[in-house]
Amino acid sequence: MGRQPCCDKVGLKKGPWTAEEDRKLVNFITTHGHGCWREVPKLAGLLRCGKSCRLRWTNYLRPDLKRGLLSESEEKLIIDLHAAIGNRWSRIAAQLPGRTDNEIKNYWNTRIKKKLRQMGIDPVTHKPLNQMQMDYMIRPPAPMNAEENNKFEPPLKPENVAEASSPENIRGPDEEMRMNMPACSSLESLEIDLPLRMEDSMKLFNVCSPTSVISLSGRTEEVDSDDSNIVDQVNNPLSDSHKNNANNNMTTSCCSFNNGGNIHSRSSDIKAEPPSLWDDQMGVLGDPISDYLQWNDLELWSAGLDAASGWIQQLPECHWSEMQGDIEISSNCPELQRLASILDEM
DNA sequence: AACTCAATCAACCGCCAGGTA
DNA sequence: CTACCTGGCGGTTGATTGAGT
Repeated sequence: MGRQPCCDKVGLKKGPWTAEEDRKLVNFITTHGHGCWREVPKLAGLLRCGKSCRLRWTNYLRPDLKRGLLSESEEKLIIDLHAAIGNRWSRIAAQLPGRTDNEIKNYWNTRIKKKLRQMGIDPVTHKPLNQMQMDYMIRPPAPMNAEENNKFEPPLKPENVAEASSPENIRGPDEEMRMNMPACSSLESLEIDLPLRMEDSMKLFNVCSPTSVISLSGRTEEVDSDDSNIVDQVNNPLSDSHKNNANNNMTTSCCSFNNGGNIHSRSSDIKAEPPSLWDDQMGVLGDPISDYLQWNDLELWSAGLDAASGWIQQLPECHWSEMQGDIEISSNCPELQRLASILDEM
């Protein structure tokens, strides 16, 4: 049985609303409230579907809406929140009184995205674009065969490939770029209970900032499918290991961190396998991530992890440690505390 | 003035989650 | 448990506007 349409569309008007229609809708809702939206157009004398009325009211006619361009602080908050939670426009809008999700979404797509790109920041990952290129140079997607190999070959000059592959140069943005990057956050102080739970940490992993600095130290391991224990968990003070199953064309990735200023990381080489397989096989990346992330987000998650870690490392008084698979972030840093608090409220 | 192109944003669409019968 | 309804969400479309030639 197919899905029923939201309303009977025969004879209903579509397209831009007229002033007269607006007036009818405002009069009705201010007098009676909207109640059931399906009934609103009938009772208000409008040839519109209820859904159209609801959208017109919430996005345009509501009396508490702000008009005009978003302020600089609103824009900054949108960027911070987007870095933390992605395209959850309604959640973001909830933090900006008088603004609608549609408005923020449009603003993001038409202005902020462009602005970030001009600043050399990827609007999806919030990582510096040249760092993403570096990630790709160091570890292009593993090809299936020679033909695929050619397809995936990054468009680099041979001398650049050699340079990027040199162990000394397997690092993130150069020092000059780091120095020129803007301050990481406008977030102000709030309180948070620490340590964070794993799922809260997962949210923070998606926090990326223009100041993220990642030093790359990639390596790939072959892990037997029967060897499900994650060696890196033991060897690295803070690591997550994407387990490898050669039979399933899965490749290990390791992310490890320290407090010395350099962050060693390597994004995952992930091929199309269902999350359930990972859940079964992976102790570390099992439950919390499967709850929090969609399969397609894993690479983004990994990128976000890198960037978030880099960002947090730069904040004052921040410390990362790992105990029994949980990520503990202990910090008196007001920026981090306020961000975590905002995330908690969502 | 006429035309093209890009930017903007209101509105639409399909999907999903939660509630209810 | 299932089917259905409703409200809400995020992606996309397309009409309008303005800048450039």
